[in-house]
Amino acid sequence: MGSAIWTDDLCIVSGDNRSWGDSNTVVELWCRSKQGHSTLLLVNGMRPYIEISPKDNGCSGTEEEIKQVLEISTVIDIQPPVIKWTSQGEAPHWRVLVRDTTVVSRLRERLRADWRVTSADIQFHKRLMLDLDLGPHIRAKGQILYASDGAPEEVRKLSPESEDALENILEIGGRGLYPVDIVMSCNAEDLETCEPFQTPFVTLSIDLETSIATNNILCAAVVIDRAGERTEHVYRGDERTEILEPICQLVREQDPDIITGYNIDNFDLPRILDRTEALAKKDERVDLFGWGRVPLDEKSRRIIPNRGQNRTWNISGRVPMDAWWQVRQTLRPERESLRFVSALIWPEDEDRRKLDVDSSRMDEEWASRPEEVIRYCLRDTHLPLDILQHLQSVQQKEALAAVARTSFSTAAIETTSQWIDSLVIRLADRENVAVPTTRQGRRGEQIAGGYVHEVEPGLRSWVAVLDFKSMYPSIMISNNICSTTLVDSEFHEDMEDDLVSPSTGTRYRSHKNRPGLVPRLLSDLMAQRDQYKAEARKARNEGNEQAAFLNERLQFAVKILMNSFYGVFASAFYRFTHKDIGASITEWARHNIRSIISDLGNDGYDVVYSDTDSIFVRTRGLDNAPIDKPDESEDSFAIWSQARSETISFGRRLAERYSKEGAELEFETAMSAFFSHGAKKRYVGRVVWPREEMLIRGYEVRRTDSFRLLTTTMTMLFEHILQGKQESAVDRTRKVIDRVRAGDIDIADLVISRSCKGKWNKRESKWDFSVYKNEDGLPYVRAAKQRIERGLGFTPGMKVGYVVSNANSSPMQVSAWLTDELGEEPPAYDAEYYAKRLATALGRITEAFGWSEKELLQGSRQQSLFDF
DNA sequence: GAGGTGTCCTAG
DNA sequence: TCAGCTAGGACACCTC
Repeated sequence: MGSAIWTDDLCIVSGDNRSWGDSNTVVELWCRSKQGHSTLLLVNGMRPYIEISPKDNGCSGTEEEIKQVLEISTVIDIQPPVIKWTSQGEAPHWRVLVRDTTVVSRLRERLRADWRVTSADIQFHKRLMLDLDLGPHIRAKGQILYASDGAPEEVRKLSPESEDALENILEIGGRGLYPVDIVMSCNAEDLETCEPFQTPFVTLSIDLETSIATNNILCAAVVIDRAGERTEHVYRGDERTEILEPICQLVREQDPDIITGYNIDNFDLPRILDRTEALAKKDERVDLFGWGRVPLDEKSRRIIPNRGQNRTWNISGRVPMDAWWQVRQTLRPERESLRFVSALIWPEDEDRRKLDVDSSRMDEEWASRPEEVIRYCLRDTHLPLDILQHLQSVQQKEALAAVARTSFSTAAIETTSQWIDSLVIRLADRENVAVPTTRQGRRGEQIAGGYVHEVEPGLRSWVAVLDFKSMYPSIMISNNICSTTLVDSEFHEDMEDDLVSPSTGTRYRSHKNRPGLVPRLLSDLMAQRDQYKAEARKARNEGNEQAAFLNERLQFAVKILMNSFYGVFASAFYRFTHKDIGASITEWARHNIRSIISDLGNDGYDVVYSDTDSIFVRTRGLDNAPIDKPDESEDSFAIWSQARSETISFGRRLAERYSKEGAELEFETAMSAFFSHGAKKRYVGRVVWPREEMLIRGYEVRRTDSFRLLTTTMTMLFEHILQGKQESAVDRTRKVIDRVRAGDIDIADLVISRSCKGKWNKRESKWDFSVYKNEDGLPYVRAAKQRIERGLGFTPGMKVGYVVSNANSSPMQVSAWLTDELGEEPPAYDAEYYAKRLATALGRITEAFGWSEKELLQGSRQQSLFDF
């Protein structure tokens, strides 16, 4: 081969590895370049390994024992031992180099009998990122093996003839001609991290319209988004030759990094797989669903997308990002149909949510007006792209990848423990700390969590709210909490400067003695976040909006990442966890907050409420100040204003008094009024600083399984209460209850919606709700069954809307809410049920002022007689 | 009707 | 949802 060397800045989309030759492994990194070209890196020069160390009642590491391991046929070599830190003391660790990645899991299980096995369950492309200390954005130098017509001119000039290309790729362990713009061969040392940038990813969105009678695909639309530029593609006709095969070709030509759609995980992708299996013999299926970013080869299992037990699909080299899932996670809408969500995001835009096609009668619609169906299908293909754009999902995941130093794919579709692994393992390796495998097995006793202060029912005036900044991370930093600093009395002596948890006495080594890995990572992240914040501010001041957004996303990603640490370390199965770690973090938290509460109590202050890391304290001496903001012309305005500034300075004083090194108490808000009916995690506040707003927590208003009439009535009630107008609040509440009884209500305001689980039973071709102990005892499951019967889609975990039509029978009768999707008449509702539910929920609140639920139900008329 | 169980959803 | 955590409120349903 010639010296066709090329250097490029790339973002790693996803990775995999392949064993080749006698004993080689090549890592495949699918990337998108800063300039927009798709590039596959084939990286050679790394050998898979696992590590072994002595085990009680097993091998101790004698020369003879090591020799025996070396004799195992899949073991290539063993490196001289390195002393590594383990939870049971320091021990020699031998790195066992293995033939290739295919033999790792069997060898691991075999060696486990006699050895402690570590660093033995890390995917090889992740291992490469860890060992080379790479993040997602890299500068790669390598030899051009192949360049398609889509590659830049200068790269094509470096590319060998195409016959040679295939041969060259195979020669270094590649699978064949990958469907990408550029294939490069690199050595491990040719890769390095570069500055994060915003990658011009290519996204493909797809939507199918299918027959209800036969499950066939009637038509499909695909929209490709190339850094904002969209192209549309429509398919109809023969399912195989005019729909699936051309779509497959399009995927391979256009080579998207991200696959999206609305509900693709549970609908479009499974349906395409089903139809592929029905239409084509095994060896022909690659032509229909060979979407993987690997060469067309019917023998490769990786070319056809698959889904194991996971929620998300595995599409080699690409990242499925279901717009439905993104919406759920970030917007938490009350209902999740594409129609409802479009209306939520673009309330002004009628076109985006018009119902031109009745999807429950798709076969008739397709027969009578196919053009409308296609138009509708095409619109629903654009919408997921609009949604991802609106939510900034892709950019946010890329920022997370940058700060967690993972591939885009790990940030976008893998789990929190994978993000933490990426940071912790690379530090552990650098510091010779052994990396245990993920624990399996049952979860034991639950650890105790945060402290929640009892709250008295009623209205309180002038309250300062304070909370600890990043409480759990701060506790982990200041007490040096880490599995590497935990003192296990079985293996370690106590030391004088150990940090000891307040009640159970869990001990950690001092920072001076042995700085923990996790505390160091966390304080680095805190500093990094401050830096991104500063850079965002600077960029904004300089008018550089793009840099401001980038830094804003990065600082937010750091926040998400920092907050994930506690949960992962408190989990039962994480590789670096110990049950005492999670328990002692929360123990310190409870101790800190309770001592402040009791201190304030001793000083005569009234602590109104507290939850985990927050404290609500009344300002003294303001009992007569008005809570409702008077008009500036009124005399009382000065009193209100004075009360506000006193509360602010009180809050600031408290923050100062109780902040200490590593536990910063921040003054968060000032409230002129605080109300709770006496239940923890449920309160309302009238915030007067730093903004003026009403803050509601926990109440039905916040819940997606409430109904809109309850939400709006309760909001009204709170507004009145916080203005001190209880009487008129009660009267208006009664009127609403009257209207429900009289049928003078928009039924859409009575829809209740809850998530419903379910599994597709392939054998019987129907949805299975047996995850529930008593499936028919749950209203939302009954509603889901009605939906399915009507030919509407169901996906596991989706929210199912319904209206209660008769609550006198047990179980109550419900009618699924199909109006969003089918535009049909709303069902009849049980007026007494809704009147009662309103009265119960609102009565809990009015009870605090002496109006019971019963009184609310009595109706507004008698009350009105007295009023007027 | 009280009390227990199962389930969802939220606060932090 | 083979992998972040606990505390807590509320509702429907079932049993006695």
